[in-house]
Amino acid sequence: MPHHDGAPVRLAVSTVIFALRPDHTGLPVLWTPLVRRTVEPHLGLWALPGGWLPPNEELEAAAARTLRATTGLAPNYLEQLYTFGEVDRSPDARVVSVVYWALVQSDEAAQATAGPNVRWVPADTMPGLAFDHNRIVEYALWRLRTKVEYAELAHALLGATFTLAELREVYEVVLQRRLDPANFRRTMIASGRLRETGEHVSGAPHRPPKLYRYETAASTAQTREPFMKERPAS
Amino acid sequence: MPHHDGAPVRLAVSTVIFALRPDHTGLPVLWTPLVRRTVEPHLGLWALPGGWLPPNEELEAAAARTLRATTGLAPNYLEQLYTFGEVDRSPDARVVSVVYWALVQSDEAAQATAGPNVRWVPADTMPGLAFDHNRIVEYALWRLRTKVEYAELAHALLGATFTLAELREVYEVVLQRRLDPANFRRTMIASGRLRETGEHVSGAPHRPPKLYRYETAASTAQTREPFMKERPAS
DNA sequence: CCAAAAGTGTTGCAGGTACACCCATGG
DNA sequence: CCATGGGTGTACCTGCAACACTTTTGG
Repeated sequence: MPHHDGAPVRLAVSTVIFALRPDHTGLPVLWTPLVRRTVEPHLGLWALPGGWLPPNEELEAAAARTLRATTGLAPNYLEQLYTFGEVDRSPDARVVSVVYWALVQSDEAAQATAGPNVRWVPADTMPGLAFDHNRIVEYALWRLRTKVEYAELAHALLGATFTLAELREVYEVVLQRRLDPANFRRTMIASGRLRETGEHVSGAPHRPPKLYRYETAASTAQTREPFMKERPAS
Repeated sequence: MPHHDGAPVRLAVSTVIFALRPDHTGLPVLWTPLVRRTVEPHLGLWALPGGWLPPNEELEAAAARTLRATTGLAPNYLEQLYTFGEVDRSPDARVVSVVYWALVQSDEAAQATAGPNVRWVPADTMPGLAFDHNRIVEYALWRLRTKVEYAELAHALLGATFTLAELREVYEVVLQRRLDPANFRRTMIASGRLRETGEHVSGAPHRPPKLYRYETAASTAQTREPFMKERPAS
């Protein structure tokens, strides 16, 4: 049991970042960027992007800054996740970490910065991370999957326009189950939050789907998201 | 705009405590205890119970301790609410507050400690509080009302045994609407989480209701957040 | 023409709501 | 025996799962 009676509590900010990218089979899965630690403790291990909280910076601004420093991207979605403060979560000092979670657009994420000290990994095959960061990622995934407002999540992970199949794919990845395309379509249209752009996607070998965008009006904020059941395997 | 470049960030823990107590008309409403500030800043104003985080104390333990110091009660339910860290939320220093929310049993709360520096107020008629504490209480109320697991809330606010009418009363206060007694009964029984004690309440001027207790849930644990620990021992 | 994805129609079931009605007790 | 809350029965209504079906394109 470490004793930190003399030293003050130090405050850090970290961020779990999610983006939708295809895995080796071409199917989209959730990826998250990690950074390699260049100082002790846990030198050389992979960890969540983050840093000490500067006295004059807002918590969320600090999270957005570390996110940009890592991925070069601006978050479409940024929300406080939880504050982790176990006495022994860091070996040397007492460190309390305010953790945020962020979503970035998939098309931008495709050309995200990477380097020897930055690495994107699928969220479900996370390596051993520094500190309690594995637990933090677990919790972020749990929050992502139990989040009620899926519409907002999908919006943040996709670009401005998308097909209903792409939107459904987001739901399927996050919820980890197949959804019936027919019922999904009706549910989404009925929510009133989608608008047709009038355009279609061509070039694909089948019937060209319509493109949609999200309604910008924030007037439909109280609608509850439906609970969808599994589609039987074909 | 305050500048805190030299001074370190300080970390505090506060708690919003809810209990069910009758108001002046006898109807149960949510009450919350406040403490009067005895030091600057905001000397003399009412505020949430809390204090600085000691380097060797867990966050949740610190919340439980301040709760006990204020009300003399042990929390039935204690959960992290949010971390508030705006640069200018405290006039002098940069203070980041990890805020918890707690529920205490109504029958214990009825004989809770009070004094010149402790005051219980109905949660919907909160006076002007120190710092950003009014906003914090607002947020705690929102979380209480949008919480999915009402069963756990009701369990925490009531004692070990209760009638279905008492349980319904909790739901009505939290949800802020009347519920059909007949349907409420069926829904609760169907949930499988209630057990009859075999006892009845007598003395009331009508048909004596049955007493129930909550199932000691071992099978209903999967909805719980992954890493959440059991509530602290008093 | 064929394969496959886009998109439509329809039915049945589950869960919730409304409300009529019987039961038990103190005054 | 009456008023009132405890407790049961039941019909209706809404929303979604299931799945059959039609439409539209590229090859």
